[in-house]
Amino acid sequence: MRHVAPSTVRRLSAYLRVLEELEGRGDGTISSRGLAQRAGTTSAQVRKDLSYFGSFGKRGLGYSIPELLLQLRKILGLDRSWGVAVIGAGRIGQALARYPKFASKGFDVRAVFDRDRAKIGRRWDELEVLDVAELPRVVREKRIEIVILATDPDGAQAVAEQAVAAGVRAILNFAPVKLDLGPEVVVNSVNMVPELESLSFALTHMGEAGS
Amino acid sequence: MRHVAPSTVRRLSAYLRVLEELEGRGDGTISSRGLAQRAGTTSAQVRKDLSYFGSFGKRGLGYSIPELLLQLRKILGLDRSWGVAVIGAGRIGQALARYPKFASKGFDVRAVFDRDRAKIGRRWDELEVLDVAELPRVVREKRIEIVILATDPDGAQAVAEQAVAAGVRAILNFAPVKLDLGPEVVVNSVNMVPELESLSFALTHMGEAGS
DNA sequence: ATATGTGAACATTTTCACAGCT
DNA sequence: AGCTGTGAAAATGTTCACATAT
Repeated sequence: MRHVAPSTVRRLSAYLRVLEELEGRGDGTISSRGLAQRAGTTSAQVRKDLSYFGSFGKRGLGYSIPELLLQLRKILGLDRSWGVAVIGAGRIGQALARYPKFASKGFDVRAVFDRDRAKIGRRWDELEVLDVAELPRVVREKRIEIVILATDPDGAQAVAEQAVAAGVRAILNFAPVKLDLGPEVVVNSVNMVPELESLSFALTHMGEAGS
Repeated sequence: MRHVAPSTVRRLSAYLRVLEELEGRGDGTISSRGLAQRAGTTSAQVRKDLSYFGSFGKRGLGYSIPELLLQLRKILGLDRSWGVAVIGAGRIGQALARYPKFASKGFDVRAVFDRDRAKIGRRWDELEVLDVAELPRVVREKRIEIVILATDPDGAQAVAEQAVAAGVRAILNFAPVKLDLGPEVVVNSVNMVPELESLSFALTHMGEAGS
């Protein structure tokens, strides 16, 4: 396994989703073409993506669904569960902390933090909103490996640094700032406003030669 | 203006954010290098991105901040406001409908819909949760141009088709499904689980030759 | 006959490097 | 001197096409 593009990893997630859905029915096998159609790509792309990690299919037949599920989970590191904390207990933080799909996919939200006294102590289902000052202790005790950052922009960089100092190596950032962290930390950012702005761009330039 | 890559559009948003922040202070001008550093890219990339749309800088000097702001807003279609509706009044829908940054960037959330009787009629600030059956009427009356989809996966495709039938041409999709819509509709999807899965992948393959 | 796995062709995107303006 | 704008080069990502296996 040499260099793998981020776009390949995103597609592996899509393949996994398709296979999970297919698993329910009796279909035991699927072709790269079938997978591609359901995932919104091409058969060549499916085969190339998988080829970075090994050969999982049978020529003339396709891929065994249970076998490929197993392999994809292993490749993506989903053959285990991950300790997750949400920082920021506003509306977005709350929605993410309680998003049921996370737990069911092995992302176990074990703590929520905020710096606002008014929010600290609130309980949502099993979770209690903790003071962000407790972050280092809780990260260690609850084995937090991934942080979902949903604070406002001004606090974000500092609290991200604290999380990293406590041992966190992966951050999913919803705060509208560019985080500056060492190369030992992986950061994925979800930016809502740019997302809408790219729709605005597309609407504005529709029918201008091309698509 | 010929072909523009999606990644270019995303970066234009980033440049816009940087310029908005710089506007507050007295800085009248910025170089491609300065912009690049704050936006997390390279000066050549900044110049190339802008060059698809015109020449906005002055050689030897850089770019006038107010002038480039104006131009970027025009390019992205942000020299106006957009009518937005949120479909799905769950926790994610609520967080998005009430996200203050949308309004301040010209994305005016004018309606929220749900199909659940228990949620219809609830009021959040100025917004009332409407029956999704009212979608066609409200899209027309309130001039909704962009829909933010935050429903559960099963309803998503059907309600997206209804929105398109009512005239919507742009969708920001938070529902975990691949939407199949005509080529006249732009769809941007935000997938939370794949986002975490790509972090899982990165953590799993850390220090395996190459960063 | 069917469908994978993959090197080679192709396409797209990023970076380089420098001519040209201030 | 300083910094933009841009063709050309390099790197990256996608698609083709076919040898190979069932």
